[in-house]
Amino acid sequence: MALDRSLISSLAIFAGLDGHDLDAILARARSSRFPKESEVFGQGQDAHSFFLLLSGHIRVVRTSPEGHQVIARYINEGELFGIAMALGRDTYPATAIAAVDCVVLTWPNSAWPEMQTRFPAFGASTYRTVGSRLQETQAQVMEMSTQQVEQRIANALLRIVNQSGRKTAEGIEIDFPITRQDIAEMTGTTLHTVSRLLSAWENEGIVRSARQKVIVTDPHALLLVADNRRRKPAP
Amino acid sequence: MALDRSLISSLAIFAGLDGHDLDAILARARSSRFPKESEVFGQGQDAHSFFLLLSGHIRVVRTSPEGHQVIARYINEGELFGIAMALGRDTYPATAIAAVDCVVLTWPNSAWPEMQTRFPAFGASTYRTVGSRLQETQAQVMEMSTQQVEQRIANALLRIVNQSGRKTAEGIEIDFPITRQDIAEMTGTTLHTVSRLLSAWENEGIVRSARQKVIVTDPHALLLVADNRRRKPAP
DNA sequence: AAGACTGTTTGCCTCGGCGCAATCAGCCGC
DNA sequence: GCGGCTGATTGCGCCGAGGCAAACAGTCTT
Repeated sequence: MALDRSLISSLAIFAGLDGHDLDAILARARSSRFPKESEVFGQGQDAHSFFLLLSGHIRVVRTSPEGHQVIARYINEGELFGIAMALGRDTYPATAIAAVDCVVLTWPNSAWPEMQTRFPAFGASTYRTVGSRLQETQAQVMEMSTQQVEQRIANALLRIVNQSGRKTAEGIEIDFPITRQDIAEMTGTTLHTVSRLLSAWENEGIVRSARQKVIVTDPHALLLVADNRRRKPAP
Repeated sequence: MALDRSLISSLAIFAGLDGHDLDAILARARSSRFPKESEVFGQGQDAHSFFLLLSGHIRVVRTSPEGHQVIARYINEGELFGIAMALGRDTYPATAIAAVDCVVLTWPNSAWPEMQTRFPAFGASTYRTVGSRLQETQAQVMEMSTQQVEQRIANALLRIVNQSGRKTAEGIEIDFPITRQDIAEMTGTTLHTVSRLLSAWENEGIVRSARQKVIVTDPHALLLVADNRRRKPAP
């Protein structure tokens, strides 16, 4: 079954390609659905394909030899992921899990070299993707080296909310389910500490949270926390 | 003055290019010397050029708004650096400082697109460079999230020694000057903690160290420390 | 050779954040 | 509607590692 070019025509990755190019690209792709919490690919598996997230949210998790988990990033709609080829790897360096029901386009790795050479705009765009992820990751190292846990968590929340926030009556809500444990794994801390901080912030009126849900009600105040520029309320 | 192609002919980055190509590449380059502790480029400056380290060692440092410094990486001989173009940036995201006297090739950014398109092997190689730095940086995040300071410092030392070690009678020596403060800035800790650990390791016979100098005398033992697989000696 | 400077060591104290454990609260399946 | 499960909260104790401070030791300058 052919895929319609309207699926991808508006994505930044494919900017500058005409309808004919888009059809050629889609001809090699397969569209599939991944239910919530299912695995798109696993760390260490042979990297046979690369992916584009059409809808939903994907969690990218790395597991250490000792079994510790770290969330490397969340993938948003329209982003490429599992591009092991771009990193010169033949296995996936992390596991990708659907945070909600997802729709994903899949290309076999054999399509990669052709797409790179035949569509320079696509090549440049994947280049930029890897480059910006490097920058984000370096910024994260910086954060972990110099900031305290409270600021790191505030920054992480702000980043998620900016990328995947949804406006509601109460504030900006993260539009996929996220647990305290998840936030802990993004910031290199424990779910206990995250829980304590979210509770404290809830008392201050900065966030509202519930099971697997976080709403930032006062983004400005959260920015102050992130910059360590507010006086702490009495305990 | 023309540069001889022998300067770069043996580098992996330019593998697969013939003598004529190398000459064309060198025609646009300028060679210059940077004395120890001098700055090749500074964080935030307009990225007008990119660089290749011919000899010496370069420290890449990021400074936070609050003034905290973090060492992102050390550049070894034969590596590209300051490739802001590859990250889609127009300013340098970090400062590069010569750790020892260095010889550096410099190209204006205007040469970048041409080199990318005219020498596909060069393009692929820069791609790999960015990709592998992303992987290293992600591994570092993982480390900082899951490991204790002692293991992180052991890992950092092992990495430096593998990349820039020089065999001596006593063991493997880091072949550029490195302070406790530097090691602290690589691992997100303080010079005090680094100093204490190095002293402890020296007592155990794992390392020998002096001012701005570290020699790993027992790499295997250091590996055990890195994996947290040794019983701690009595204090 | 004297002095200044930079880098290193070490003791002491403090405290942020982790580990543990018990309890609670939604949500799901039956 | 009733368990059972997963996720969230919170109190308590502890300890790894940072902050501070003082003393010390190479190295470079003049």
